[in-house]
Amino acid sequence: MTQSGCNYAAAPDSNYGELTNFEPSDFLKFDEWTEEEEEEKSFLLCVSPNNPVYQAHVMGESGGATGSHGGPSVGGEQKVGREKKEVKGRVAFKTKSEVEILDDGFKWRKYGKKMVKNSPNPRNYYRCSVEGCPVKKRVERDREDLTYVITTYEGVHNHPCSS
DNA sequence: CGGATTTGACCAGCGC
DNA sequence: GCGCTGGTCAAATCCG
Repeated sequence: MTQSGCNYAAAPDSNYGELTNFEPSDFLKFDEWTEEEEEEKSFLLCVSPNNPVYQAHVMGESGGATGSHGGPSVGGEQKVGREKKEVKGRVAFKTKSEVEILDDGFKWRKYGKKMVKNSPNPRNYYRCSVEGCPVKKRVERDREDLTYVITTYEGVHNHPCSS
């Protein structure tokens, strides 16, 4: 597949310990998420022996967002309530990482930074730097555990991995 | 010098 | 209608 090797939150080097590429089969459904109290959402928890710290939060029918999480049947229940603004291909990862810039195989250009209400940490906004690619991502630190970074991808890449 | 980042301003949506 | 909040724009600045 085109996205192979372009896993979200995949880490290229030792910055993130042994975090490396992972497969859809590394995820199990996980439904605890303390950040979003008002909504019931589905999560994927990476259970790979190598990557015990990944959590992925699927907020839409993100068909091609990652091209990787097609396995588990998630993303169904949260459609109710937010349907009007539901964005296809939105996936959030909660990643244990020292740094916020996770090399996922795509090239990103920062276009904004904002302090958000429920977090002491700023949220950063990135856009895929490939012309015509509509994918955006938001990156912010976990409010309660600064060792985690929450990365939200929105959209589907219309090009192969740029790295 | 060109591309990426920074940062304040601006805008739209939502709740009161 | 107004204020708050999140998201984006764009000019200035930085860096390779």
